Amino acid sequence: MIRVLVVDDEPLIAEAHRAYTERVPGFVVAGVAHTARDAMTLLRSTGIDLVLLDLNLPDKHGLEIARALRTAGSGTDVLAVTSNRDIGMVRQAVALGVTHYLLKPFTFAAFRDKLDGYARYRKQLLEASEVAAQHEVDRVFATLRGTSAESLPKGLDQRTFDLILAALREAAPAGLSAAEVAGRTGTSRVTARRYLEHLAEAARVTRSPRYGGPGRPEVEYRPGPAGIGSP
Amino acid sequence: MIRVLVVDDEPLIAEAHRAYTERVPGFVVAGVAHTARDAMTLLRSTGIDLVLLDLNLPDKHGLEIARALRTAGSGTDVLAVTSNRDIGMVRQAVALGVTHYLLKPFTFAAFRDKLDGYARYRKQLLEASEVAAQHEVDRVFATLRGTSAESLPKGLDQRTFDLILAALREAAPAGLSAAEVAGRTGTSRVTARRYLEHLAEAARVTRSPRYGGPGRPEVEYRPGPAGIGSP
DNA sequence: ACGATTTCGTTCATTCTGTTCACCCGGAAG
DNA sequence: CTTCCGGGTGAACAGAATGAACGAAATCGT
Repeated sequence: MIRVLVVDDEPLIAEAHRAYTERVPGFVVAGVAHTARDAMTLLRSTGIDLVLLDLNLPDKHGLEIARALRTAGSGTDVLAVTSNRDIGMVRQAVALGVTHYLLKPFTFAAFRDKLDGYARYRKQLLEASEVAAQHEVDRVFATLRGTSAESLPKGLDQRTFDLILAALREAAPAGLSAAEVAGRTGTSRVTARRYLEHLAEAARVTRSPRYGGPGRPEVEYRPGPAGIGSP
Repeated sequence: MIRVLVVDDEPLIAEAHRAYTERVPGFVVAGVAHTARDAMTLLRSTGIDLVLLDLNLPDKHGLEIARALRTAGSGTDVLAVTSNRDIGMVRQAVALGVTHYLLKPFTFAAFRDKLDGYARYRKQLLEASEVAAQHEVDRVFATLRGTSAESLPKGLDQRTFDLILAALREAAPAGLSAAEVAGRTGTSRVTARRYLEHLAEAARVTRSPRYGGPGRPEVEYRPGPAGIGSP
């Protein structure tokens, strides 16, 4: 469970955020604060993994909380929530290690995507203790900055997507090659591969070569670092 | 021009990084430091956009510099350069707003990719003053996904390459023969050898004969003197 | 010195990948 | 009704990556 602190000056909004968070599997709200002062107190006393941080607070700017966390050497991550559209704010947030940034107003789908993205990022960090190659670091960053899984890119169909994902989940924990997925779904290998590559790009499946027989090795796709996401 | 400060305790490495940076269009080296102390001084006195920060410094840990920058509210960005493979380090770096992370040793191609990625990110922030929609914020974050296109010669696969390298690192400081690497990775001896020879060619592993039993001696490969910025 | 032994280093058939391009289908415009 | 367009799919293809097989090379034991 990822422990979340909700910070927003307006009680109604804070409550909405709390409800949203509880609806996302794997997350639990550990506290709610309406001022920077209260937030800091709660952050010191409780073990918080993620702060849902409204940047517009009555007593202090939200980023000041982020800065204080960094100064203190805390490992707590920050998801910034703001209606401020100044791009300089985005820049400052990035520099302060804010990993996700959500503009108000937002839908539950957008909110869940951000939380899921954070969960995937976190899972990667917890599952491995060391990185062997640069491309593994790149994958962590890709997960972190990756676009939401909400809308599929052009050329991909939601129904086919669900079909491919279902085939892969059914075979778990074994992996499948593109050709095998094609055989199980009735699609062509090319199409299966198209969707599998998309999943790999989104860090939702992992790719590894499958050696053994003669000839070029197959690429094996298996349900990846996270099982979180759309069903 | 993006003004860069190069920080590395080893003068030779620092010089190499300086030369690399100068080779990338749009970037200029504004200073070189060999200690955290010098780095902090230069950061205070000169207008620096990006710090090429080695995390392993004699007087302080590199991330302490990043932390100090954040505490001071500086807008200077950080590209971490380290041979440390602990994933916790990646996490801390991310939390401190480190936007790019490069593992030593690296080639010029990988290095240039990271700088180019940073330049793109920066351009987005400078060109727009406001963001209208969430997806624009997402795009800014997406730009931060550095995908190093470290190009291997034809006939070699990146994933297999990582696998072989990981096996070799795991056995360190002991060396391995081609057949042993094959056994540990699931590949054939021929394939293992192909990649090991590539590594030897790139001076990233050393080859030495292993005598003892009857028959032709085995060739032992061991992680060796690396290119730019070995531990 | 010479055969026995074991690995090396190379060649080449094999199998899968990754990409291109034509097709098909459904909807919008004429 | 026909034509056009644009997204989604798969057949075909060039070639990329692997491993089996084999002669050559290097060491050890006698």
